[in-house]
Amino acid sequence: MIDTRRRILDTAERLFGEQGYSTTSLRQIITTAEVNVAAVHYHFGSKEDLLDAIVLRKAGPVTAARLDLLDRAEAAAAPDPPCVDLILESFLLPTADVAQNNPAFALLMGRMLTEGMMPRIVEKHFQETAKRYVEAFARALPNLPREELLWRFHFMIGAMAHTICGSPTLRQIDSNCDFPTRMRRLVTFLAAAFRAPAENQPCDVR
Amino acid sequence: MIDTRRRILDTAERLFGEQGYSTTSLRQIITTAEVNVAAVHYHFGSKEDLLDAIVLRKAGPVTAARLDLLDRAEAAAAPDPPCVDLILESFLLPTADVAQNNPAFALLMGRMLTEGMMPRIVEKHFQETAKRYVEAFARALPNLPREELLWRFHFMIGAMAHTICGSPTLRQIDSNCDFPTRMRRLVTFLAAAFRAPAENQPCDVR
DNA sequence: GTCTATACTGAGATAGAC
DNA sequence: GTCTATCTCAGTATAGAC
Repeated sequence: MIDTRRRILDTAERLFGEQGYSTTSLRQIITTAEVNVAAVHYHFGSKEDLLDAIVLRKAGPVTAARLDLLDRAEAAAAPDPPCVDLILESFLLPTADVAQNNPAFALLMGRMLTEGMMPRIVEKHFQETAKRYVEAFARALPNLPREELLWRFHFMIGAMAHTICGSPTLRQIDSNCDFPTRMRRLVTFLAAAFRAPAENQPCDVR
Repeated sequence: MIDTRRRILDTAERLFGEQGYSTTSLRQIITTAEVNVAAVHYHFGSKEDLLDAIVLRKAGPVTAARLDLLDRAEAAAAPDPPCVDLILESFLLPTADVAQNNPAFALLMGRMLTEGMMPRIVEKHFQETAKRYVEAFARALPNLPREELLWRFHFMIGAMAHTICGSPTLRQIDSNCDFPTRMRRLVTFLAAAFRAPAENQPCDVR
């Protein structure tokens, strides 16, 4: 079949998201997708490279959407830097969009950001964007020491990843679990956090 | 040998932390610990139950330290509730202690909080403590809607877990990577975040 | 260029001898 | 309690059919 490759990608994306990467076997994928065992190795090389291809297919649009929103925010605020709320929105909302339309993949992406197992892939796809955002935050928060800013960026990634994943700590939360709403809550939360003065540091208003 | 069980526990704790849970095979553990393959199944039942036992051994003291610090903070502030900074410290510092003394186990714990694979274990050991803390935060932030509070608690867990894990996003951060310092930065960050007014909500001063 | 069949190694798990 | 042998299933590699 001509669409073997795509069928493997679609099936694996769904199963990885639903069950996790290590829990899902290639044999389950190829059975569900109705292809042969060797097909996945022919098309992708290995299980890890299959995951890589899945991420690649979706990460591109997300990154593009992020940078586009960031560009607009910067253009609108010029010559001043945009405020942290807008920077945060441009970073978080594209993720919420993908998550809303494709919950299984959202789970997978959230896990990848935290599962220490595949830093190679994460690094490849997110490191450049991360640098661009660190610069944007630095301009919006000029009084914040560089090191403090990098840590805060790191805290943000953790909160975002965990929010995408769902998780057991919030079984009690009954309503409003759609991703855009979550992300709006997260923006409010993180904006205040980023604006907090560093310890023994003057307050910073943007 | 009488200490077979302990040798398995120690070895597995170290290897799981260093390499991750799924990456580490039982065979590697039993080779390193110099015990037989079947010993782990005899003493623990399965690989997952072994992980469970490892967590159990360390989670108890951490939980105890947390609740002790929280009790003290509440007693000192009575009849008022303690401020969010102190609540956050009581939650985060015991984790930093363990992480500082046993980095490998810290990695493991951080991963467990995020790897969707073992929610059963996480839930068992952390759910009760979580409820206690949600109540403490609720008293410190009486104007915050319940649902918003639960989400913020969730964001906090994500930031904490990711901070314990290390991660690729902060290769650039060169100094001050010890856990207590990280956690103090995190307390500042999260305190401001928790105190942020909910959207269309009056500000809240504690 | 694609796909199939099949074999290889190593994983976790289990039954039963001692 | 401990160890050996063995089972099933995982990911991977390759030879060859179409």
